[in-house]
Amino acid sequence: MGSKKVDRRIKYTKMVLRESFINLLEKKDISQISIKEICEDADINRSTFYAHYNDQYDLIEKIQNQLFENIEMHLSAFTQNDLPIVPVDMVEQIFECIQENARLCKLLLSERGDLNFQKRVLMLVYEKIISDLTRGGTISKEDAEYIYAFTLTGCIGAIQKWLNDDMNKSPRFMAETIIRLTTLVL
Amino acid sequence: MGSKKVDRRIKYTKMVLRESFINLLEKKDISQISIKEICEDADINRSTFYAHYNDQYDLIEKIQNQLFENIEMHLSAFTQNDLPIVPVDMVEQIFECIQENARLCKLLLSERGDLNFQKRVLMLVYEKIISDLTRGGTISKEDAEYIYAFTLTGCIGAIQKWLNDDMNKSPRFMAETIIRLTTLVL
DNA sequence: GCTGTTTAACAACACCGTGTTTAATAAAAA
DNA sequence: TTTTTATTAAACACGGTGTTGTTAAACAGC
Repeated sequence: MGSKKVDRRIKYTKMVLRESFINLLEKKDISQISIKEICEDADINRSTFYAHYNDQYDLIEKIQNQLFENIEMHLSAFTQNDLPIVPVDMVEQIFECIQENARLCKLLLSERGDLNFQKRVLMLVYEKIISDLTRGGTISKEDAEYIYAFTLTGCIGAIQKWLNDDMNKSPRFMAETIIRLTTLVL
Repeated sequence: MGSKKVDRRIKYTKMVLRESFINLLEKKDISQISIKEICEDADINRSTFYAHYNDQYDLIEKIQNQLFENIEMHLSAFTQNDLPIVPVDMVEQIFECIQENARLCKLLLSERGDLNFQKRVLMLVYEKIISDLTRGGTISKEDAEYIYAFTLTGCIGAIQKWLNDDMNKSPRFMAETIIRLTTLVL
């Protein structure tokens, strides 16, 4: 099952490269991090880096892939027992996965984060939560702060969609929609 | 009023640099765009670029500043007549401003977009809409698509906040909060 | 409009990171 | 042990970077 045929040297190289890269990402933007810098920090030859990755962006993508594979594994193990899937539990699972990879997730989602990662998280959330929640129901209590976070980025999502649709709705319609959704939540 | 003391050469230089840069941004990611490339496209000496900007990221920030100043001007002109501010109208104004700068906004908010810009739009939306909407009320009709866009990015906002708060709430609480907000809107 | 002064744009320069290739070495796998 | 293969060091051409002093154009005063 587990492909244990991976050379130990490769394991080590990838490990230290990822570690050094993540350390650097906590200090500065990815665009300011040179491959030379990563290799020096990891004490790995630059040629070896190129044997595994094309550049920093390829490396960060591989790291993201690994993270998502990890999360998918957790979730599939959760849904494998044929019990009825309780949405709340499923979401809880996702948050637990995020918590387990807190350092990396925080890095990829924060200010200097990665828009590509945001999109992938968005897709994950969509697949695992939203699509299974086609039922209505009143949600009860909350911390006001989280509703704000929810509402704020929700507005941005609507604006993005509006632009992607080449603004085939009027500003008026959009304004009303945004106001509606906002007040609905608050 | 207008500071017309700006050298015509500077005006031209900045204009063509911004134009070339935006053209390139429509083709590839900012990280793949070299300063040399921008200058060749604009037919401007590289040294001249450095006289005005530090790098590509400085340039995009200046472009964003200009955009936001533009939007702020529109909005202040809108609120200057001491009529009561109708939130819907205000939001409509914002969307009209976005529409006027559609090309640039779409660029900065799309896949290859800028997280920094997202944050600034978020702040603008917060200041102009959310903070003025501390009243409740049922919002009526809608296009389902926009609610989805709103909900999806809203979840991401909650996750980001959760990570920024060092996850001082339990995964369970977060799961319940997300579910609550989601079903509330749907 | 013509002047001298200011300053923006320019060309040339040294520097550094990149990506690739070579042969040599060391370590893992069979 | 033998075979296979990953890592390494060194060298390479290439291209983008950021700064230098020089040239040319816009500005202010008359």
